[in-house]
Amino acid sequence: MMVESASETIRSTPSGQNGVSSLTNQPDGGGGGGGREGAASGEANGEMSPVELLHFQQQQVPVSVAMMSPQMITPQQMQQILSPPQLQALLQQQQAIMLQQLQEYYKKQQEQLHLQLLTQQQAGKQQPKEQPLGNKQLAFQQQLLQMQQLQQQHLLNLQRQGLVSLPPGQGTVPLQTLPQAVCPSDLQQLWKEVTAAQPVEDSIKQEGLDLTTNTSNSTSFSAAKVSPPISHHPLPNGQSTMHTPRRDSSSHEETPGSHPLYGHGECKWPGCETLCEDLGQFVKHLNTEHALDDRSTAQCRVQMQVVQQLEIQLAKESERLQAMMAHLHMRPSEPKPFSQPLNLVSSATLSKSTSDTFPDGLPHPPTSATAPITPLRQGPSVISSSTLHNVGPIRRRNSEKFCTPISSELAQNHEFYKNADVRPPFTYASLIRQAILETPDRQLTLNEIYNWFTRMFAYFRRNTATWKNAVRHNLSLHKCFVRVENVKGAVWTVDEHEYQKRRPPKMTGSPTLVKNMISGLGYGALNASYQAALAESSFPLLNSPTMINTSSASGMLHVGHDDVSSTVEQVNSNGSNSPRLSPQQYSSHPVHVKEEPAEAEDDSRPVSLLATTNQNVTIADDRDLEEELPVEDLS
DNA sequence: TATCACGTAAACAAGA
DNA sequence: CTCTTGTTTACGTGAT
Repeated sequence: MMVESASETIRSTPSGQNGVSSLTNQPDGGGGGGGREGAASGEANGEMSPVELLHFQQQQVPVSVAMMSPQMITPQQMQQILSPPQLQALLQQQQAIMLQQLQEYYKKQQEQLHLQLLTQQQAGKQQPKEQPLGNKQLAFQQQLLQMQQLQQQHLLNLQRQGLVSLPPGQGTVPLQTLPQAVCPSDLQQLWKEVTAAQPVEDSIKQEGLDLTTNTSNSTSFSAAKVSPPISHHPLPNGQSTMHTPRRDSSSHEETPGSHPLYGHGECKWPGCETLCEDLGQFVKHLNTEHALDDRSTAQCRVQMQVVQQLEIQLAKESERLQAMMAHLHMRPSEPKPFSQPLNLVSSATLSKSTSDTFPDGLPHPPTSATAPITPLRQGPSVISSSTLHNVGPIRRRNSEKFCTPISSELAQNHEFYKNADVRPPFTYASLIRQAILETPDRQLTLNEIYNWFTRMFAYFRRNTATWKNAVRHNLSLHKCFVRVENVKGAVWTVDEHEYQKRRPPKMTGSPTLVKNMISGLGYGALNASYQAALAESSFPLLNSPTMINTSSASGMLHVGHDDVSSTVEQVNSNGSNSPRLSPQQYSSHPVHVKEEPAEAEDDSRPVSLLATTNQNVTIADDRDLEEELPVEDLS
């Protein structure tokens, strides 16, 4: 829809191999904010149908692309201009800003909802009966809550995927600024106000709720719309009151004459927090410090990429949201054993993660779009928030410890990893295993593994000598990788048993998680979970056709699996692929080695990838990619 | 502090 | 001889 704008403009500039270890790790700050317990507990649907809600959703997101510059600077150049920490901080700031814009978009939606609400209410007031009106209002409230929860999940998903995660140590953007929907108490008050049709706004206005201004007068849109929720002075106990973020954002000094890059007395140019007394000083600062130079252009470049990623993500999530709402609309009268409880479960997870995981005590997302699907999964938010920031050496223990399903994580972020020069938060071993297991025959040559890496991750399109060496090293080192001789050479397979043995025995997840793990290890029946995971993943690059036979609808309803292991075991036990071979059989039995690489469908991908998204290719990578293409059709 | 898992680097060998 | 593939060792780092 709107995602095709910038990709073709991204071109790479050849650059030497950078020091791979120069990148630094960012602390897992755990992006946060915005988490809100959904308290929807009603059952009836109101006059405003989900279709109408969808109508509101179909509006374009006002993601600003104003910073896009025709001058193109490659990420390599950017990295030369900016040090990795700078770059990372810059990215994070950009992402926060983009999230803010998304939040504004949602806020606008909410405002429209409330306007609609008011209209409905006014119409209802003319009706003589009060009781139906109450039902309507309840239904409206229900709709609002659902919508807000969905929006929240969307935003949390972005956050979970690291697009907006902000280590608290960065101190650039406090967590409170992250999306904060209207809390139920606010809604209650709003509804009280609407029902009474009396201006009880004073008390609310003191709270600075946007809802109040929206319901009282729509002319206050502009101020609220421009208001940057970014606060540089996070309250220490932001989680104690749900009003805090709202109050914070609405009390900001946004005047019609303000500048989008100016707020809170600070310059909001990425990476710049220069204090400016007033707008004039800021403009002066802007013209002097952020003039058209390499650095500014590079930062615009980063912004472009951020926008692009967010647009892609937003498009996906919007689609998902609409599908979800459409689905809910199909069965409005049912008690909704899945929709409502899902939110509740998700909320429970949220509160748990809030209290258990995050030291800042702020509401944090339990998970992302997968939250309703895998509500019991713990830790993905942590993992994913660290995902983007693990630019340096892989700290894959995160993923291992929290049992992140690499397949689903990869599925949800594969577009990102494919395009962004970000190191995936998985170990080489897990990546290799994933590559092998994705193939129908569960076997790959070394070169095919290389190709998978370069195809799936922009990060592995450079420093080829380093990571290829690491791949070989891992293949040789880990017993879980079994080399099988073939007529045409050797292929590598995965000894799943060994891989599981290699896993750390201690599970930090929930009991359910551990149980699923155990049952998965014991070849238990986790078909539903597995299929749910696959459906959730909707991994387009799963080139194993036998793996994709799932019902996406069922995926919405199942409690997700928690580990790749169960996935793999299910693949094996499903028997849909072939008679299940134990890992030992794989290694000792004459493996049915594929005669021709089942990469016919892969051939197009690297090409398209090169044509559209590969912007991080270096000279060495060009060589690799050149050799990649012929290799795939001759080997 | 010790241990483990992992990433990185490098030496080396075998084969194409 | 060069390159790829594969093995092995060493070392540093972060987590437990």
